[in-house]
Amino acid sequence: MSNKENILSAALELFAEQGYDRTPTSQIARKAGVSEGLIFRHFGNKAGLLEAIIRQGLALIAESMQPYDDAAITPREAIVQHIERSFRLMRDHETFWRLAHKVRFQAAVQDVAAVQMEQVNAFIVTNLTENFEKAGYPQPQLEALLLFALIDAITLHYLADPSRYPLDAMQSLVRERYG
Amino acid sequence: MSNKENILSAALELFAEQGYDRTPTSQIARKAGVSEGLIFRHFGNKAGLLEAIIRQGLALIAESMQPYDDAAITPREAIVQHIERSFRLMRDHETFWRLAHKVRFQAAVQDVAAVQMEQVNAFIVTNLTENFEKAGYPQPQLEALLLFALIDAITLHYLADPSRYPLDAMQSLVRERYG
DNA sequence: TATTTTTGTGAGTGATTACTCACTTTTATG
DNA sequence: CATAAAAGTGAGTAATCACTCACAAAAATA
Repeated sequence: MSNKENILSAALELFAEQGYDRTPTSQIARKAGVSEGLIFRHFGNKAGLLEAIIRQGLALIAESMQPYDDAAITPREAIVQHIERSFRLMRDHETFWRLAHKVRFQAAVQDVAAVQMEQVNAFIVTNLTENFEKAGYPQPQLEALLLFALIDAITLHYLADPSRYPLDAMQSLVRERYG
Repeated sequence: MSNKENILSAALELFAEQGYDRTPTSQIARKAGVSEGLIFRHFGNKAGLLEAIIRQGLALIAESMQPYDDAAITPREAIVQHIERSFRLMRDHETFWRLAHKVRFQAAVQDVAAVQMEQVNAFIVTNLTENFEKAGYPQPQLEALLLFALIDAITLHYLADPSRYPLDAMQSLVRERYG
């Protein structure tokens, strides 16, 4: 791993644990095993570092959320597919989600990263809307928002206390409701 | 309004807008029209001020969430009642919710306020579980968690962009689903 | 009225922290 | 090999900010 990558992963963990504002760049540098100056050489400023992390995470999500252009899949299957994928992402990228949710309401991110986040969300909702429509739901747009909100909230509550939250059971329940 | 109240309401607004970490006590004092020292005289430290605000907000919520001990109401009605009340709270205390969600993931609140928040949540979920059970749902605990999460997320998404979010329509949709 | 308690002030302080910069080392390139 | 470019360092800096404290005014109490 390059120093740049070391910085990114150290910052991801620290931001996720402590929050952006409560994590000094000095601590990131220490954890990454580099000098503090290097952070600014690579990312310009602290916000730039955060942006790079979010960009990286969003790319992962966007990738794993690509819809099949396979016409063989039914809209209902596509919806269930989306649910399964969401829960998988939740489990596989816990640290990133923790960071994302921590940072979500902070003014600091009113930059490119926030815009990108919005775009990914809009893309997902649009996709869901289409599928709900094809599946014959009377209010596909609202249904899409509802499911999106539901998954979002489950992520939130799961992250708040991963060891005690009944994630598997919730996944089944949601799957059944839309399957 | 006393100076103490002035401080509380100024801080509520500023914390909700800018976040706790990004709001200097000097700014709160200026907005409240008092000296900075007075904040510390009344609340000990900045965290104490936050705690007082949250305590205040939670009292409001807890009050408005008191269950009827009226046995005349059916469990299904009680659930719908809860939904209606939640949406009402959302609209009536937008600023507090914005603060609460901003602060939710910050380590700073690992104090009495966080514990109280947990208690209110647990109380709500327990109540819902009971009603889902009486209403004959096979997995009342999970159903309660699901509805709780759903409302939580709708609040979140509504707060993110109040003017564009279809809150009324969502309320209807949720009400219908459980009515 | 005299005295104690509460409320209020604001200049000052020490600690923290994001960022700079002059410089060195390493890597790439002609 | 020579030179340029990129990567890396760490001491230093200016700004911010939570909090203190000596003191004053107001309010409560006796």
